Amino acid sequence: MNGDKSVDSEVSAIDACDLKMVDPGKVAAVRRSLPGPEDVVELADVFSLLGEPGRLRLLMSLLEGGEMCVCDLAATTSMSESSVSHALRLLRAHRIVSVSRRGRMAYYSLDDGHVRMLLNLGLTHTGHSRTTPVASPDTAVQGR
Amino acid sequence: MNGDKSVDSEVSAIDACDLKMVDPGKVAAVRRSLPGPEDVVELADVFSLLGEPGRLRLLMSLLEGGEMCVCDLAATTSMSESSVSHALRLLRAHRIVSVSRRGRMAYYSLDDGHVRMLLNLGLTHTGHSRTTPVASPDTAVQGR
DNA sequence: GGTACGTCTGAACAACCGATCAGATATAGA
DNA sequence: TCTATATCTGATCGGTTGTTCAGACGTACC
Repeated sequence: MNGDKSVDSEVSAIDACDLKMVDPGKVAAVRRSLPGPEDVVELADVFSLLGEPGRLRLLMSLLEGGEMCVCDLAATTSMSESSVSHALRLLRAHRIVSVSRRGRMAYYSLDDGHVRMLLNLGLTHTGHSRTTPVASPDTAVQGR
Repeated sequence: MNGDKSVDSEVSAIDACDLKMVDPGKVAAVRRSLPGPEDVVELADVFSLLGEPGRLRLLMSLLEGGEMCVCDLAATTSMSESSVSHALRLLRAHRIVSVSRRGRMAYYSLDDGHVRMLLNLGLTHTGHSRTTPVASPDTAVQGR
């Protein structure tokens, strides 16, 4: 809409449209401090992945159970096995969970330390400060 | 937390449909450890709110800038003022940001310590480990 | 080989969500 | 008062996303 250009290119060339600023200096400083667009999108992707109740229950189950197969995850989270499989594929694509196949079973587990921390932090937010996992010490593996 | 078990029967009430489980005991245990549905949804809402690039840039700007008005936030994040206003309304509804109006300006700032921690944790995830805010003396933990 | 089982996949549909536009509200200043 | 500014709001639209259904794949066991 605004066709003017001719900006003091220092700050940026992308948002020349926005001329109304109260504190240009602060805007420039904060702007410089933000991560690049790709990084922001990538981080938003992670948060977004944790932002759906089904996937979140799935991940919290893995945080608690350590390593679980698809059918047990479905039973635990009250989701259909198909939904679980679709969700796990997404999470796997983003390296948030990893799979280990044994026979015809597929065992999933958390595969990202940062996500684990985000989940724990989130749980403390809801008052659920659980510290001891059901099956494994903390990283999960193990078998029973 | 309670020591005994003896309850294998009431696990099923809701999901009697899912009969295929490999490890019913673990399923029941993990299931018990999960937060209630409302808590899960509430937590998912928070993650979801952080899961959109625009809102995330907005929040990271506030994390960095401390307190900013709508027009400066729009300039900083390269969003339209309308989009910023809509986004801030959502964030305000969830008590993630708070507003303080002075004259015809509206100054927003982060209003949730947990979210602040999630943002910082997320930034370290992208390699951006920034610690000192641009303008505000107090930022890390505090209420206002 | 053939069957049963666990998991994975693609397509289709409905619900949700963010961006935009146009206009409303509210305050400051003349 | 009237005007300009800063922010907020409702409605609409196009793209995204989760769920379901149906079937495919691969493995274990007879």
